[in-house]
Amino acid sequence: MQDSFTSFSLQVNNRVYIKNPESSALGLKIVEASINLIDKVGFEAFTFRKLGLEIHSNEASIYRYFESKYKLLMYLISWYWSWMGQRIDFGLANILAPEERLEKAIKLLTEDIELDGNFEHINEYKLNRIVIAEASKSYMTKEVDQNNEEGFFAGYKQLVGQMSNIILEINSTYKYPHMLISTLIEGAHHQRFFAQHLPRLTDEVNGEDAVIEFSKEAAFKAIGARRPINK
Amino acid sequence: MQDSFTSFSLQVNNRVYIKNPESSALGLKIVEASINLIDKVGFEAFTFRKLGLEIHSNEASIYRYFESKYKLLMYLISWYWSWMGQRIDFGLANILAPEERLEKAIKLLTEDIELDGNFEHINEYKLNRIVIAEASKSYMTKEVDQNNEEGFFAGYKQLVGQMSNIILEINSTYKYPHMLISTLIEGAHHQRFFAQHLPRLTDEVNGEDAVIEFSKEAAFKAIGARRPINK
DNA sequence: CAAATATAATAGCAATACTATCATATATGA
DNA sequence: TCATATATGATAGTATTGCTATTATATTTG
Repeated sequence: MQDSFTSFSLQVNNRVYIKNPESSALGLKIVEASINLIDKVGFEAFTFRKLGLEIHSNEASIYRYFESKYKLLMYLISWYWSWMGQRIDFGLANILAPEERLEKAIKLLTEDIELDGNFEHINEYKLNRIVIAEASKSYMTKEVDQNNEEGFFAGYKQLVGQMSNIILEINSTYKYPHMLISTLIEGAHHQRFFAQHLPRLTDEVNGEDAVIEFSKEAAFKAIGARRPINK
Repeated sequence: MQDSFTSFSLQVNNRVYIKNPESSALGLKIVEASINLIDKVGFEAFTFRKLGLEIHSNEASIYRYFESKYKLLMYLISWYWSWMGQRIDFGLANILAPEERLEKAIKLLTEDIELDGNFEHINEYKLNRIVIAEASKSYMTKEVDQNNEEGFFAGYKQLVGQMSNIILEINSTYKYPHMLISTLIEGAHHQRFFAQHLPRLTDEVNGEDAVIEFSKEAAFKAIGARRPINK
């Protein structure tokens, strides 16, 4: 059986699903509708039964693709980080200076997300909201260690590793490159959420995207480097 | 009826509970045992039925104190931030220079937590682990806005506000004081979790507590201030 | 066209998140 | 001290959740 039903396809650890959802029309519908439904009702209220109703299919059929709703969430989040990794790879192509690479990558990681037309069944705008609101629920569990062994977080760890390497190119003596990056990525997500719901935990600045600016500035100052000149 | 059964008592928004757990022996036992149980099995697997068994009491009795396990979690987290606020107030008493105040406060906010003998029914060490692992579940919900209106996050917001003020004392032109503080607090929590479970997302440095050092350094560099000289 | 495979329909089960009812302690204050 | 209020306990019940099992019907493929 072919594993690819879509034209463009991203790498997702095959242990998060039972049957690859990209291998069938039903699978694609499951993914597409799950994004809509989780975004709409939140992960706690999301159930396979409701999802089945939504796509005029069957709870039992969905279980043939994903062992549980947690695994489906893992799938979505892994897909997101794989997509983001690719986005950064493309975005950094042809940029050589590590300072510029870092600045551009931070922008890509912390900016508001827009639709990417390459994946018809995935709404990256909504998926970003899901990652912001639900990602910590995918690893803040009693099963982290097991899930980690199975490689569920490989994409995210790889991305953090790549970013750290850029930082070390700029300042090879900086002691906390992974901390800095993971703090800024998760931090930016939280700040987006706070801006919507708990504004006293964040700051708004006229005429700029404060989340991006804060992240860039904090990163360059932390590693003691000068930001590239704006073209 | 007296609302205070304990000698020392911290302010927790009275809308998170139905009946104040500090007002009775059963209430105190509920709080104490819930910390142990959530820490042990995780919040998802935690139920009032199991808690009832644990304390040889009754599910229905627990519901007379807390509307749901989410409200109980809110209670624990609010208590934690109220406790932390007080810890910082004490810790900063007699320190005048804002740079020293900031440095000390960041240490208190990001260091590993030890038992505080003042509250017999609360194990702050375990509670800290719960806050690290479960706090985002208390606000990353579809009910945030409503909960926020009811004042459930007041303690945390107040703490972030106080810290921001210290930052502004040091550098009144810094644009992102709230962002910086909330990012560092949540970031430090995540880093503690990563160190245990996803070490590739963090950094370890011999001979120092890297979470504290990273946080202090990042804060002072971000606001463009020099760290106070070590005594 | 037969055989394999995927999906749908339905049912069922144990656990969860409550609510309700009634009985029995325990505390309080007149 | 006795009546009354209040707190707790015991038990049961309901709707929903998170699954699994079974059997029937499409659909694909060789």
